[in-house]
Amino acid sequence: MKNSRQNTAAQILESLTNDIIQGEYSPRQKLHIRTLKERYNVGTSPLREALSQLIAKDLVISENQRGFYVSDISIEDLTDIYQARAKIESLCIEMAFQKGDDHWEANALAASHRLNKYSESEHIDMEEWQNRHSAFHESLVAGCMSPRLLQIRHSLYEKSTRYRNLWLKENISNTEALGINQKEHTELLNLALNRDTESATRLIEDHILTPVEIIKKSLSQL
Amino acid sequence: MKNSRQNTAAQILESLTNDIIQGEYSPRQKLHIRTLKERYNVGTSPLREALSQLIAKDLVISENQRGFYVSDISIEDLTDIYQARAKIESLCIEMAFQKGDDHWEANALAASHRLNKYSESEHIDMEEWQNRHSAFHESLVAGCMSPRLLQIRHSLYEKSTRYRNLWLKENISNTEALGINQKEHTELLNLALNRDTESATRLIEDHILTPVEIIKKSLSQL
DNA sequence: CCATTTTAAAATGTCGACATTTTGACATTA
DNA sequence: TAATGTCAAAATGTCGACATTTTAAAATGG
Repeated sequence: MKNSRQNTAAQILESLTNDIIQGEYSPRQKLHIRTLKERYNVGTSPLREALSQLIAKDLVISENQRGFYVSDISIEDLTDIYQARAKIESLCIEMAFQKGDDHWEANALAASHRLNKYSESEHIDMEEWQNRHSAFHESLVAGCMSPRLLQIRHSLYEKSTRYRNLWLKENISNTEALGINQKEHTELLNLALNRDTESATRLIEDHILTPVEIIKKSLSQL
Repeated sequence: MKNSRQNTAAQILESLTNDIIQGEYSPRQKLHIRTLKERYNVGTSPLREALSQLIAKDLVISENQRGFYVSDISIEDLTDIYQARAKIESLCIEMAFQKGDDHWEANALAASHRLNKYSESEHIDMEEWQNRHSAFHESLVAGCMSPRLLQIRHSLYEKSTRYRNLWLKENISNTEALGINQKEHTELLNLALNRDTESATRLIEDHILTPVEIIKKSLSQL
């Protein structure tokens, strides 16, 4: 079995991105070249190329001749990211309400249904729930039809996910705290179908900003 | 004289970014490793690391075993970028109007003055004018106090600059077409000082979208 | 005993070489 | 002639080695 279709650098990039976002590495942790080479079984070049891309993504920083480090976190950055995310999501929704067609409505409806059904099921696997959850929100913003905005949104989402996971790691029990707002999702869908931009943008901004205070609290205890 | 303070990869990244944005390389042009190595007098590793970062910046794409290419352009992408840019700039302004303090006002005033004076001067060097022009807009959005939004804004600005330069290359004479809207700048400053969000956001969106049709036209003739 | 200097070990960034893949011209066949 | 197959030249992506710099511990001196 040879190189499936991606080159090594791309594969490492995926793994590394995931590992950083999932909190496998801590903020400010040094990423030793030698260690990473052994861990991912690769040579110097593809590894450094992957790290270079992570620098552009702001997940890694590098100091000349002093190597690579996982990007630091801070409460200021946390709030900045979530606020930016709220505004961007709000913007996407607003545009989606203008441009969204029948297919958009249908997809949103379907995604909402998948999320609702799973939320009511007996045993909830958190990963599956998160998949359906993000799928629902993606279906809504998809209507804005702007690749660049969606890309920006994704990038911010990744960064916020890192914060959320760092918090989850410290509070494994409180996972249901994020699920309390199930009503907001159906409400959001209705506002979408009725094209109530005003209410929807307000709702989505609040919806996104909800976890901030919780995460902020547990983050300040480090 | 040794490595000043940046490593080679970072230097190449700067040069390459600039060369692509300035239109030194055409869209879809192949970037041969060998050629680039000779041109920038570097080895394989730092060059590929720089290219990797450009991939993350969407200025370069790579296909496995087929090398690197300058990102393609299109009218769809042009409009998408400019529209996203208009919305983001508008958002930054809106937030700046809420959070901006005395220093923000003072800096905007100063930047406006520098731009105005130069616009009225006898001989206008286009590069200097663009410096003062972007400095003015930066002074306005700086008040939003959101590093992430400003970063997103910068990234979009870079991408739009590439389109504008590609257009400039074909229309060296029409440079003054961009300068006609001098009144809009002073108007924008006044709206800022009066915190007239409604008018300002509308104005800035139009201001940014103005060149789109012109660029679009000359772009469709390729 | 603390501060500075020395020194050895570890780590980084860069280079050239090599195996693998792609490309494009030429030959072959229907 | 068009389509397919062959093959050499070119290009890519990966690796290990090496020079340079950083790090941290030991040695030196006030």
